[in-house]
Amino acid sequence: MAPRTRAEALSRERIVEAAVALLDADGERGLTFRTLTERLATGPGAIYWHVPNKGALLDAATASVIAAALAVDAPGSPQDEIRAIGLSLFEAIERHPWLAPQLALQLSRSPQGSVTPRIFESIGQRVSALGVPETSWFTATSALVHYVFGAAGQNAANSQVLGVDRAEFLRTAANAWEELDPAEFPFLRSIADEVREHDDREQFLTGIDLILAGIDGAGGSTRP
Amino acid sequence: MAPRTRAEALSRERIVEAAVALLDADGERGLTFRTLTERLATGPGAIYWHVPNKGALLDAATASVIAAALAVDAPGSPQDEIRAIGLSLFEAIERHPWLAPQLALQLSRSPQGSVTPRIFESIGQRVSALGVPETSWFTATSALVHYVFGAAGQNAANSQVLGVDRAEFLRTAANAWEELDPAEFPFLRSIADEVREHDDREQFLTGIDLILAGIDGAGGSTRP
DNA sequence: ACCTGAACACCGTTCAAGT
DNA sequence: ACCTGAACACCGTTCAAGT
Repeated sequence: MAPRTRAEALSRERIVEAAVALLDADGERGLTFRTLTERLATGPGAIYWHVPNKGALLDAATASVIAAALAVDAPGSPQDEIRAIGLSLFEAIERHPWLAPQLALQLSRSPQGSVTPRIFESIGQRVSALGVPETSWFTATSALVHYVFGAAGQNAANSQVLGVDRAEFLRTAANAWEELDPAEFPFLRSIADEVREHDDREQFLTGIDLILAGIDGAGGSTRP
Repeated sequence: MAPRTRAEALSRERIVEAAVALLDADGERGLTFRTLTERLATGPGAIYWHVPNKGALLDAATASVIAAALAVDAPGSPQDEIRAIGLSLFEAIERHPWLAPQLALQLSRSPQGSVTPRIFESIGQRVSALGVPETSWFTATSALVHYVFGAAGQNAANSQVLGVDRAEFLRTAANAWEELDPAEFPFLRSIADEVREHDDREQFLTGIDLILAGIDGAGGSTRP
């Protein structure tokens, strides 16, 4: 066995692990170099030896969680696999709500970083297996990926708020929408009932199916 | 005319306006209370009298820009209006790239704030006019809104990077994708050519059409 | 090579004091 | 009612010094 110099040698891995734990516990504001050094029983200089800066640390934490979420394999039809991957990402964002804005940041930073390419690759492989023309692959994959991030981010909201469970949160939101000015917000008022009673996961998968239907229908033909 | 006490009286409006200008110039890191007080020739206390904190200021800046973007009216079929609203939001995010993560934050904060409800209402009204069953309204609207945010955020990336125009950026990205390991990233490699030559706006609208086709096709029927 | 910890520049926010 | 500006607590980052 390797000699253990102290309690546990510092490593990039251990730092990222601690960062994820802090983010899970208190969101993005829970991760500071003070909380991190305290948790790892070290000083800031030690962390900077392994990680160039805080942004890179956040990227690494995101990559670590997303890589785990993408490591599902439920073999089946391309459609089934897209649903499975989507749901896995959905649940990852549910468990780690700080991912939502973080993923938006990564998306808006081009193909740099490893997270966005991997997600596109994973969904895109299944899209290309759907049998639609190659010219629609990128658009179709984009639609799916953006839907997953957006819908998951929206549902992750307040899922972790202290003492408020999802059902009560939805009831509160629906009630608020019903109080809105009917002249200005007729649509939100009309869907309040549905929002109050819907199931997150089921609703999410229905959205995936809707986009899959669009890919199927609009993929080959040019629209009128 | 009203008496002008000094150069120009401070107001919430003027503060938000200055905040947008700073965000446009240097992104989110360009907006600090120092740069803001300097630009407005005042002290931090004066700003705090009009605005409760920095988060609220960012929300107000977002609301101001989005409200302007939603104030398009190009009357036509529901489909046409959805395309017009989507494109208007797309262009707003292109002009103000700091909006992308900001909108993700607002989405992930439930129906609080006025931005998300207004966007949902605007798109949702047109969705409900499409003639699909009411049970699919919320899902369909969500899919559209998330696609718009995600796709716009992705395209806003680096659109403002100094000295690099969009075409060159796409060329660089496509080249990078072609360098990827073919075993691990077959999909990204296969679409590199398409990415290199596509037109942002056209691609964006194609995605909207794809989702509209899905709404149309999957809206009424239950899937197999 | 890896870690320590004091120090620095900067940030959001507060508040007693002014008009 | 509205503004001033010094002060505070906190943050990311650096770096000379240790092992």
